[in-house]
Amino acid sequence: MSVINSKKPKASVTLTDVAQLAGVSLATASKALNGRSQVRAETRQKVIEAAAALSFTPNPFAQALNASHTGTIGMLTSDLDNRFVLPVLLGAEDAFGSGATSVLLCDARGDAVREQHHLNTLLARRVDGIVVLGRTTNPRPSITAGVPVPVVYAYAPSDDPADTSFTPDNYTAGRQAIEHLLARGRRSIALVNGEPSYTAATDRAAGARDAMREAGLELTGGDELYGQWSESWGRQCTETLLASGRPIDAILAGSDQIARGVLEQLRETGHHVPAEVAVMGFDNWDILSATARPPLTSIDMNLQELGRAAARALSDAISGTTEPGVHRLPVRLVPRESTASVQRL
Amino acid sequence: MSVINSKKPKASVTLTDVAQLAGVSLATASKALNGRSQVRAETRQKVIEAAAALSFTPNPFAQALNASHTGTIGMLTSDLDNRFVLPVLLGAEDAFGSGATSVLLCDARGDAVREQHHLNTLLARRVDGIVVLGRTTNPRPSITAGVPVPVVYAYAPSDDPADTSFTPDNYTAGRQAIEHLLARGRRSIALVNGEPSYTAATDRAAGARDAMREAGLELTGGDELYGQWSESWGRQCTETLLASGRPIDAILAGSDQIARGVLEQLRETGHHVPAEVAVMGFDNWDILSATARPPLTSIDMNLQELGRAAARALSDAISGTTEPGVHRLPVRLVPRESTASVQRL
DNA sequence: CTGAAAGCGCTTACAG
DNA sequence: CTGAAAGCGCTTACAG
Repeated sequence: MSVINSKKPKASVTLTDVAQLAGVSLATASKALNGRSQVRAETRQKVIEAAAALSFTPNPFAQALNASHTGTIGMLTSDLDNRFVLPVLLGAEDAFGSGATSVLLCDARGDAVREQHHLNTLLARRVDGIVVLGRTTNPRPSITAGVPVPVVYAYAPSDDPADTSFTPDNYTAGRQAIEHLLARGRRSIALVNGEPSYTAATDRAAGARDAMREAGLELTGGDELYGQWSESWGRQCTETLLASGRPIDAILAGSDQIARGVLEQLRETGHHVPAEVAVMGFDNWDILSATARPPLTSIDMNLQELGRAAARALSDAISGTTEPGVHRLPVRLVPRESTASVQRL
Repeated sequence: MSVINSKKPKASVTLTDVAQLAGVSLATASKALNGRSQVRAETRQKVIEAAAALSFTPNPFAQALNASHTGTIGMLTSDLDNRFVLPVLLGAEDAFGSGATSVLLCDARGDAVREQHHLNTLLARRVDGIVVLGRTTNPRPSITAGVPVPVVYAYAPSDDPADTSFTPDNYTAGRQAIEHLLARGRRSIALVNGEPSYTAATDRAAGARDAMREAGLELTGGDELYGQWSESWGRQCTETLLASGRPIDAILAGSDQIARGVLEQLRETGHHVPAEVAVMGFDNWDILSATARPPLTSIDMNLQELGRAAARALSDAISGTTEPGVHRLPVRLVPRESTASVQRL
């Protein structure tokens, strides 16, 4: 039985200790551990063993004092309490965390003053770069001016086209949704959209409208059926559409949440999905889409991949190569039962 | 029109620059800025002004080299992609971020190897302390042994009672739920619970059972109606309960998600909520509870406050005072229409 | 009250 | 290939 404190982590071991144990100078120990070429193989081996024996961990602060970078980046979020932010954050953390970069997290809670404060903190900590994570896909103010390190914007693009931004391709998402419904044989399609102040809503509407036009069709009810991002708006608008008496064989909802309302209203008024009306949403928020009745076809915004792409771009920018502009990342259709092909009766 | 690069953030300004501009020595400049007492007021003022004029920011790495702590803590999450983790993280970030402490974020993605790797990274970066954030309220393995800095566990308590842990008080949550229903005049109450492998489920069941017994009652169907954390389980179990023919005037669901299924089943079988059957859930996940039909009474687990408490405890531990043990934090009942008082017909 | 000097733990020209 | 020395930017006894 060994005592728990067999290795006392008291005063941390220093490179000097390693050099001493290996019987070389401080300088040589440093070179050996850092893979410098001017070290004999045996010497290097001795040093490495000594370091291992002492569980040596170089003091990152001493290292940073000599290095041009710190192996640290800042993640500046506008609103952590937002379900769209989480996957992006996760993707970015994953991309950085698997390398040698650590992530400093700051949440501004939607407050510009706090954002500025956190920005200063990050800069004071000498981060190598910053990911700015917005809460919607609407363009947001650039913070790049005056910041001495690379900045990449994720989810919400910067309003300055000279910045590097990553955002989901909502326009194409709208197109893809319509193309999917058309491929399933639907022709009378309504778009029950979310709030018009969101570019996510307007971009998707534009894509949907264009895809319909190319097929020589128009959206039933037009492309201006804006409301709230809520189930109740989905129910209400569906009710109105049905009452209008116009034929409808598909409803594209602006979000999964709206789609849930659409589905409920259809079920409660005796309309079968998908036989009579196909329904689909956006976001592929599985808690809503996968458990809907029937399970809901949706467009996944690939947010985790977006976070990863932003992280990679920041890494590239830190090492010198940037591709400025707004990068609209591909989305992915996830077909489920709510738009399944059926033998029309 | 001023040029954008009016202040070039090239080589960062150093304390030596400040001292020079103020016309004092390096040592004096340091003391003046750090509020040391042995500095004449005028001198201090001069230095402060010089620092401001140059926008001086002390290099934290040089500071850390002399200090015993780094103003940095590690947040080690098991699974960022978890809706329960987010509020805890947010609360903790808020508590630290408003002070002088920065948060280093690491996500283990449910992998023990990755967790160990990240732990080493955090230690190598000389964090002053660590918050371990679990994905369920089930006890998790302690990592405290061998870690030279304080560790606090949030959401998932450590399995070592000598550690300091914060977790929601699920037992009391169960009691409170029942007491609320009893106060609303309900007597025949069923508990449609989640998965029995979760202490969140079993603890709530224990609290509910005890509260019923104290009122001389038993849960309809017993306290073992375990299933999945899903809407479909809520529907299915409700169907069974109704079919059993036993009188039921309230259903307590193990989560809001289950409660949604319960509500749907009741509505579709023509049972009025709350007039005929009251329904409530746990978690107060607003996307589910507030938008339910009718809006769902639920127990909020106060996760954000839990995160804050954990952060405070870690700060205290870093400055020397700890209160070991599992701290079960209070929860909060949020009454909505689904358990409203009604004139029983 | 002020400043010269040593030191925190490392890296990197520069000699040898 | 190896090591003595200077330096990264700060802080802190220690003299004055």
